[in-house]
Amino acid sequence: MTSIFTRKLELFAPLSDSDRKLTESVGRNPRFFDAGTVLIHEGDNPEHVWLVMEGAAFRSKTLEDGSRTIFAFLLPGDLCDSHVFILDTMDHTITALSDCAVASVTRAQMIEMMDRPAIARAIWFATLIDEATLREWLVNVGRRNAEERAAHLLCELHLRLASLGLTSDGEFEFPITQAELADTFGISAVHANRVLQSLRRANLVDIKSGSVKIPDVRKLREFCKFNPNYLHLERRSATSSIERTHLGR
Amino acid sequence: MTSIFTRKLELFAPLSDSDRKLTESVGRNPRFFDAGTVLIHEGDNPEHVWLVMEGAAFRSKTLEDGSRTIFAFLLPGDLCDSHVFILDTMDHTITALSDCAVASVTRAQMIEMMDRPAIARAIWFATLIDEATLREWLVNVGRRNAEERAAHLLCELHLRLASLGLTSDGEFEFPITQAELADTFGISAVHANRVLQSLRRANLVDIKSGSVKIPDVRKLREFCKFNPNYLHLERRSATSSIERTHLGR
DNA sequence: CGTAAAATTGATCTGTCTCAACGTGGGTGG
DNA sequence: CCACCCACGTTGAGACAGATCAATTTTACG
Repeated sequence: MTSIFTRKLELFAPLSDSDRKLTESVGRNPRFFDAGTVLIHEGDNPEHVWLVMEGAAFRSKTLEDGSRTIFAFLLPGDLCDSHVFILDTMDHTITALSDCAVASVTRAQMIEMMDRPAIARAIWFATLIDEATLREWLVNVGRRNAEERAAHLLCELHLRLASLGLTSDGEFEFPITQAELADTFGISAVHANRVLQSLRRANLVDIKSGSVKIPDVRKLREFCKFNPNYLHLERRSATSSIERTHLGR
Repeated sequence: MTSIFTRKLELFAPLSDSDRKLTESVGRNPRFFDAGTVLIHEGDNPEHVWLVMEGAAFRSKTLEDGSRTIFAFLLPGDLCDSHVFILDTMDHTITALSDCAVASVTRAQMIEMMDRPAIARAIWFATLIDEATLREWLVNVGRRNAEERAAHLLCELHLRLASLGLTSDGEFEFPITQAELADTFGISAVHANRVLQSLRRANLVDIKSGSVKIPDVRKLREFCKFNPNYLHLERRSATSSIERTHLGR
């Protein structure tokens, strides 16, 4: 029985038994938060790092005029800011997307992990993928139309969750609001609604009541020209015994 | 006489004399490339890291339909991919924006630098800022109109270059094409042209023949609600003796 | 059951795109 | 040293994706 955190790290580097003992201990005794709870606020200087164990969270920034941009989803196994200790303050906010279980990792634990080459390597790998994802999102918002953006995000989430064993075929739990999707795609909530309807009509994806259904993953990927390179995940996937983890509430 | 690389690192951490000796040696004997030369191509697995010493480069990705997205500018002192050794392949392309001088840093040199706490800290700091910049660009493209995007980018470049002593008041060299700006803002080249005209008419900025003039930096920042937090640069700046470095050709 | 949040619909307006043409300046070869 | 050329910038007109505003319906939860 391995935790989702260990499982995620093992996608990127093989861990020794003693490595694994450490990564297992880190995720124990999470705290539980309701959807919408702010985990870290812009301007904070947190004394620990959050680790998502169940559910999901997102990074965002809100402008003076009230418009919000979401620029990352944090899924089970994701560290919120592995290196926040280097910068002085958070420049964005992290909020619980769903009800979720989040472990707090102390500075000492982070240092202990970074002292082990395999764990450190896996954490860096994950960090680099986060950055690559950010670049891909910029392409998404800058150069794809709203329907392709939506399709692309869902392809990405599907692949990320599948690599952790959190999908069954083209289906996965992801309790997200249309307004939140709009802030992810850089469009209005009304338009997000119409876009989702259009994708549903084309039988490409169906999002309802917190779960996403993709009837034909290959077709959806073709539709938005999804190239999974940037996730550096394709041939990997969780093969270890799967501890059921929820994204819903 | 300190090199631009040393100067940039010293924005983030004080270096000892022996640290400085190392960072100075790394930037010596750069190679020279013409504007438009591809430094690293998507799919490559480079055996070294580029370090920009003079001029500028940019990261980009081109989609199947030919549309391109630029998601970072690499200025003097910037390492192109400090940690490319961890990932297997490049997921984007780096191209010379102007004629430029670029030093190649070997894996061994990178390891030597990362073994020194102060240098390592400064490099991580710079990397984190790059990531924060990416997030801000996502806000830019997703939630600001084209004029604000342009203004915001110019505020950012101005601050980054000023921190290195590469501006004189509101003026700096930056040889960029309107088509390249368009690919940075996620708009068409035609619209980029009209946007720049409008900013010029409003006396906010003037870009011409490779140099940018900002008559009133405060006014431009106000116009696009520029909040420099994310660059973690505000109170720092190059105070050491300034070795003239060119961005133009 | 009642209520608030979320989803849906319709109508109108606007920023930005596309296409197509034309101007301009600096570098190159004859 | 001039003429040409080509990349870059500029302009105009028409089309369209997506925004905005304003209801209305549906869903989830106390």
